[in-house]
Order: sequence, then C-alpha cells, then structure tokens
Amino acid sequence: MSRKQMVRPGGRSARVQAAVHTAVREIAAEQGRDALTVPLVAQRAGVTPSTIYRRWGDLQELLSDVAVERLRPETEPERLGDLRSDLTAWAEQFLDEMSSPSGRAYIRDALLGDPDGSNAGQCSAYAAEQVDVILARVLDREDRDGREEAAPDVETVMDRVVAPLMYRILFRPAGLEPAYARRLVADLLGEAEGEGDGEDEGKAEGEGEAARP
Amino acid sequence: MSRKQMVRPGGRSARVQAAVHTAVREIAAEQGRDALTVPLVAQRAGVTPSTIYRRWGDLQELLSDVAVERLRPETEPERLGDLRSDLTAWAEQFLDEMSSPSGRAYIRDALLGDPDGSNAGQCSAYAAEQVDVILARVLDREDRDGREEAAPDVETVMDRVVAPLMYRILFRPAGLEPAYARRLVADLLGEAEGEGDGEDEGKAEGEGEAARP
DNA sequence: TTCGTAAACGCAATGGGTTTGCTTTAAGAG
DNA sequence: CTCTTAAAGCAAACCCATTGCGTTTACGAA
Repeated sequence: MSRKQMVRPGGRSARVQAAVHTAVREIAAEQGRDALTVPLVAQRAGVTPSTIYRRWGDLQELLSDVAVERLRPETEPERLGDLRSDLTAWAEQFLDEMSSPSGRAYIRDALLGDPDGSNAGQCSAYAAEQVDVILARVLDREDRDGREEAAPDVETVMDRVVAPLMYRILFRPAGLEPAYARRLVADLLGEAEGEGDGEDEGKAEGEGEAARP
Repeated sequence: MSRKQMVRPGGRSARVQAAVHTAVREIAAEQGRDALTVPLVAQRAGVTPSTIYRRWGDLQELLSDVAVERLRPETEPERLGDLRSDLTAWAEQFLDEMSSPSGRAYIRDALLGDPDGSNAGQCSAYAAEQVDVILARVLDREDRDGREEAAPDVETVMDRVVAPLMYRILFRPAGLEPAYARRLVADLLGEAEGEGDGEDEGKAEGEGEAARP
C-alpha cells in the first residue's frame, strides 16, 4: 500500500498532500509529463523537495499515487435497462477513457511506481467494482419481476472484456475502436438479439501481425 | 521503433551495443536491478556514459531494449499432437515464465521505456507468432489426413488466453496458478474431451475483490 | 486546557546522475 | 586511398536525489 494511506489524516499533512497532488496535475497539464520533476513539483506546491522524497520515496511512486486517484471511476455505470446495453456502454466508455494518451500514461504510471503491486490491484478492483454494479442489477431485476437474464460472473467479465481491452491498450494501441469493445461483449453474451446498427462490427483491424515465420 | 535499429549494423557500434547489453544483464544478475545505473553499466561495458545517453536516451529505454530481447521466445511451442494439448502446454509455460518475478520485471521494463509503444507491440507479436505456429499445425494436419479440428484464429486466442493471462500478471499477480491457464484454454476450446486429471480446475482463488459497495 | 511525544516539514550540504559542446575515431562510399 | 559523416570519447557544468539536523505541528493524555 502506498504511503499516503498512513500519513496523518488532517492538518498540515493533508494540506501538503493536496498541494503536491494538484501541483503534479497542473504541471503535467501545462508542460507535459516529461517536464515533471520532484523539485519542480515541490516549488509549485510550496514545499521542499525533501518532503516529497520522504513521503513518497521517489517521483514514480508519487505519480503512481496520482494516477490511481485519477483512475478511480467517479460515477456509476449508466443504467440502460438490460445487461447487454449496460455492459456495452460501460465497455465502450472504459476503452475510450483508458486508450487516450493520458489514460495510457496513467495506467503506466500506476503499474510503474508500484513495488508490491497494490496500486495496480486497486486499478483492477475499480473496474471489477463497476462490473459488479452492472451484474448486481441483473439479480435485482430477477428478484423484482422474475424475468430470467443470462448473467456471467464478475471474473468471467474481467477475463472476456476487461482483460482484452487492457491488453490491447497496453500492448497494441494502434487501431483500437469502440467496435472492438462491442464485439467483446457480444461474444460473451451471445449475439442473439438486435445488433448490427450499420457500423463496423468486424474484427478487421488492418494490422500485419502474427505473420508466420 | 527503438534506436538500436538504426545504428550502423557492424563494427564498433555493434560491439558497443553488445557490450552494453551484456553489462546490463550481468549487473542485474549480480547486484539486482535496483543497482542498475547508467554510469555503472557504462563502466562495465567499457564505454562512457554519454555514449549510452546518446544512443538510448535514458536508462528506461535501454532496459526496455534489453527486456524485449530477453522476452523473445527461444524455442518453438512443444509439439504434443493436437491443438488442445499444444495450446494448454504453451499457455502454462507462458504463464510460468511471465509471472515469475524476473518475468514481470521484464514486462514492466518493456512497457516502461517505450514512448511509441513499439517495444510492447513487439512483445505481443512474439506471443502471436507462437500462437500462430500452434494454429498452423491444425491446418497442416487437416491437409494431411483430412481430419477436422476446431481451430480458432490468432486474434481469438490472444483475446481469450493471452490477454487474460497478461492482465492477471500485471494487475493481480496474487494467486496465479497453472490451473488458470488450463481453464482459459478449456473455456475457449470447449471442455468436451478428457479433462479432470484430479487437480483443481475451478475458478476459486480466494480473493475478496469486487465486493459490492 | 496544558503538556509531552513523535511525526512531519524546512534547511542546507553533498554526492552522483544527467546533459552538452567539442574533439577524435573509424565505418562505409566513391 | 581519400573523403564524409555517424558514432564514441572526453570533460565540465548543471541539476536532481539523498541525508543529517533543527524546527514546527498534529495528536493524545493528564
């Protein structure tokens, strides 16, 4: 677990932490993340570099902290009425947010300054939480009006939707489109009902990978 | 593409690159990767630090280069006779190698010093190549003796097997076991034939994630 | 409220990693 | 063989990372 969890909860410590975090975000936004350096952050936050080094260890851990904070979902998944719609919409939004340049940078930061893997685990837990909320609605609806709805469990959704999305984002960021997220959900849930809204659903993505040697 | 690709192919440049790469591996093996520093590597390789900085930019990019080289598979996937066996064996080995502490470190290095994502892409291409070799055998066998064998395509295997494995390795390294790799392959190919060799196949993994908030 | 303890911060000095201009070497072409 | 130029060596300057010590301040107990 990162150190910020064990600092004193109130008073000066909290002020310093908030100042440092906002300083990181401001500098990253204004001058790009390559410009980020501990002394720069310290100056902007109005503290001394040694304070940052003592509390976070190094720049990577600080960035990892900020990244996890930034990766926390702020709203519940949109409520569309059925599992397929909810999951599709959420997957598309997840892909959209995470595959942006800043999203990829945050993911990398979270993975990076993470000696014990707890920050990355937190990241994954956020996604699992969101998925669980969506899946819980299925049970709710079944309880209410007895209708049966095919409901995979959280782990299956992580394996079949979240993991492929994240893998592509990290390892093959080229040519990632919303259709890919839709297809993953469709493959998981079965393509039974009304799909095919005219857009491309195919798995074509114009890459020349996996050529036989 | 990383810079080492555009250096002069022979002579002193090649010697320097080789010396630097082996220096990185030796120091990492002897003193741990935390001890790795550009001046140290330079001294061991018999070059000046500025040479390394000019060719690789910084330590992370150098480590990324070395990591990709280390992640290249050295042998063809084992040939067991049918798709299910080949893929299961390969997935187990992949998980075993990649989830080891040094494997995770290499993956992180490859992802890290990788501004344009080409090193990570190379990493993924290696896996896709191996999978493709396995899948090509199915077509070979069909051509030879007309037998039909269910054959997913490379992208499907990447989504259903490689991506979940890599996701767990990076984001949830706790409690990863060979059974997980076996289950992924079984889920993809259908659990039709003889499985259940006594070991645990279940998806139980004693984690408390995804608790409803 | 007051006091005591210990965590957290500021200050300052130092060591070393990083960067850069200039020079020298050597690979590859004509 | 000579020429051109990419790449490596050298050295100095810069700045970041690290650490010891003194000071401030939050938190808890009397």
